[in-house]
Amino acid sequence: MHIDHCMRGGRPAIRLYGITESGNSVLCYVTDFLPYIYIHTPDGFQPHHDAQLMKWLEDKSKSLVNVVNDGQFVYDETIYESNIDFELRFMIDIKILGVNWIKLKKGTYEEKYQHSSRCQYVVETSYETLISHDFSDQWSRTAPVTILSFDIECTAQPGKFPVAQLDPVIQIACVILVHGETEPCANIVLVLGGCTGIPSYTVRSYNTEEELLWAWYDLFIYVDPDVIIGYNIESFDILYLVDRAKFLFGNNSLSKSGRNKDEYTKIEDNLTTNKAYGFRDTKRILMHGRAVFDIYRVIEREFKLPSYKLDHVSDHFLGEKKEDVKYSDILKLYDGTNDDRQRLAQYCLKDALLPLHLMSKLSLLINYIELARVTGVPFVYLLACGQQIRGLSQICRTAFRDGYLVEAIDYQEGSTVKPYEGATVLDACVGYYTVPIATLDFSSLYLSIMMAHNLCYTTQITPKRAKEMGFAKDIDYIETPNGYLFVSQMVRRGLIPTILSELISARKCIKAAIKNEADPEKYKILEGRQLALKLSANSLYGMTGATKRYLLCVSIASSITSYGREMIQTIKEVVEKKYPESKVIYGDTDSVMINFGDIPLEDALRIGREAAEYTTGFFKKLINLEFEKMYFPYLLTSKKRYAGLYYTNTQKYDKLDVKGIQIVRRDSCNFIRDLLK
DNA sequence: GTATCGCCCTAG
DNA sequence: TTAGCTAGGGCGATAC
Repeated sequence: MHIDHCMRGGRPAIRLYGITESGNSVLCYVTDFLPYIYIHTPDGFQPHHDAQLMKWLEDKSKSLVNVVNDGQFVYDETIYESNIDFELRFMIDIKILGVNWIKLKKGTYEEKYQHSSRCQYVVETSYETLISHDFSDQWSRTAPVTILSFDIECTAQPGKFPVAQLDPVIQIACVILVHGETEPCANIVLVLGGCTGIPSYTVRSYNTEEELLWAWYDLFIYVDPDVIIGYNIESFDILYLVDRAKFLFGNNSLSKSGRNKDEYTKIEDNLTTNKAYGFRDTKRILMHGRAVFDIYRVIEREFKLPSYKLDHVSDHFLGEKKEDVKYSDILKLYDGTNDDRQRLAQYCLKDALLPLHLMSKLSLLINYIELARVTGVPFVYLLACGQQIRGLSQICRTAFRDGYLVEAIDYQEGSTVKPYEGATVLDACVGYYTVPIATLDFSSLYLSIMMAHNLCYTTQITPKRAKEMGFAKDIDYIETPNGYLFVSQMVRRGLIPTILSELISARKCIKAAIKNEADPEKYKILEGRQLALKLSANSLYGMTGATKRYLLCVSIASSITSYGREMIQTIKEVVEKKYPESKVIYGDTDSVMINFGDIPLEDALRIGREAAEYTTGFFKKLINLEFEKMYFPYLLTSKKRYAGLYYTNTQKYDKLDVKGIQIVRRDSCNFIRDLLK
């Protein structure tokens, strides 16, 4: 038996491992946090049958716990730091990535940089730290992550009773995955009560809820997870654990499940009304050093599905169903035979496994870690906060690098901003078309407008100032279709165009690298990274028009849309002039649908490509019109509502493309969808 | 009976 | 203590 020192859950711990005389391998930890120890036996052996081992552990742990409790282990910052062996912890720990600007302190900056009295966003700790931080390799590090997936089954329905009065008969299934660690670690199921008859899992039994709760916190020491996942755990499971601990043990005695032993796990109300994600009444769990990553929240955000029940979601993505156990049967099974309890354990286990499978199948964790790296916000912000913080983070990062200060806009409750004009939707020539309909699209229209015309917070100029500077129109500055002035690149390159071109070129590099990547794991990471770069580039336009908080700039947003409106009209005119028999039958924002008449698909394909190339010539550099697809036949029922067979070649259609019609809407019943289809 | 508004959910 | 944008169709509730 070997003994050494290590860190678990950010705390000093003693680790015991080895093979006992009776041939069982064992691994356990003792910390200052809990007097319990954890035993791992890889072959499913039940340690309490090994009297010799148990006695040895009992003696040993008593003396060890005393050692720990006597304070011979001092919490040592350097051990904690050196134990940080992977990137995610940096992401979780706000302090390290230098995004403390979110904690704003007014005035500090003015002392140093008196010329800018308008600046309010200040790096609280150290500006020098932030600007000297090397971001150059920020997108290239990889590291292992420890994940804990869990689920609780409870015999009482949540919501029916106050949580503290729930029937204490619960089961916790914990499936533990450890990547990149050397300790042997398998699946663990904890089941309350005398369920030792379940042979296929490593099972520990607990006679009281109190013991079980201790064991739960013990698990945090044993697994020391970076990420805690589950399905809708934020709205029930974690709250349950914390609330029950409060009820049973008083105050917050057990809520120190984070990595910093001096920080309690906090639960905040997270009531948001958000246009993008709708109304939500959730709790936000702040566990120091660990990220709560609720798969339900992710799926709900990323995918449009008719139902978000775990059963449906896992069937949809994995082709797997839940074990079918009714709520009302749980207690019966629990009180039943060994076989019954085994069924219950399997049900629990499945519910903990499915989120893990979903996460890996959809690359959710990888994609979100990449997004955190690209945008520079802490990992937990991605689920807890909206899109603005990501854009703001990118702007601040580049701004500090390039020597700008970011201005704050005071947000007044109830203040209304006049909405600005958006995109043009061309009138739809409603009908059923049995001829090929070609579609021309601008690729990322709003981004290319911002780059091509150098639109940015840092480049707008008043007519008065332009005159004072002796600037010449169309050389030193341009006037947008709705009358705002922006200086040209020669005068000053805008911050947003800089960010955009950096993101786009980074994405190009990664897309090139993906082609040569043979390792499937690395492939997934690169894929997630390029997706993150695309997403974060696309969110910058929304920032400029966001009427609530941070960096509203209607002049930029409305200039972008005004250019867009002008451009869609230009395409329509150019195409109809160049091809007199053609007619633009519909168009929305950045696309036009063209009827070239009754010609074969090959001809439509050729003419479409030609038209895209020809029309692109009418626009500034960086703006590309693409010929992507044809519809044949095409059914246009109104603005934003159409369907058609989608062709990208002349042989076979790719899919049936349906937009806006009841078939794709989730507020009608299945019968209507099926019938219309 | 008609106009208007709020709500939902989509297109881009 | 927190929230990307506008355009648009369709439907039920309400006002007149």
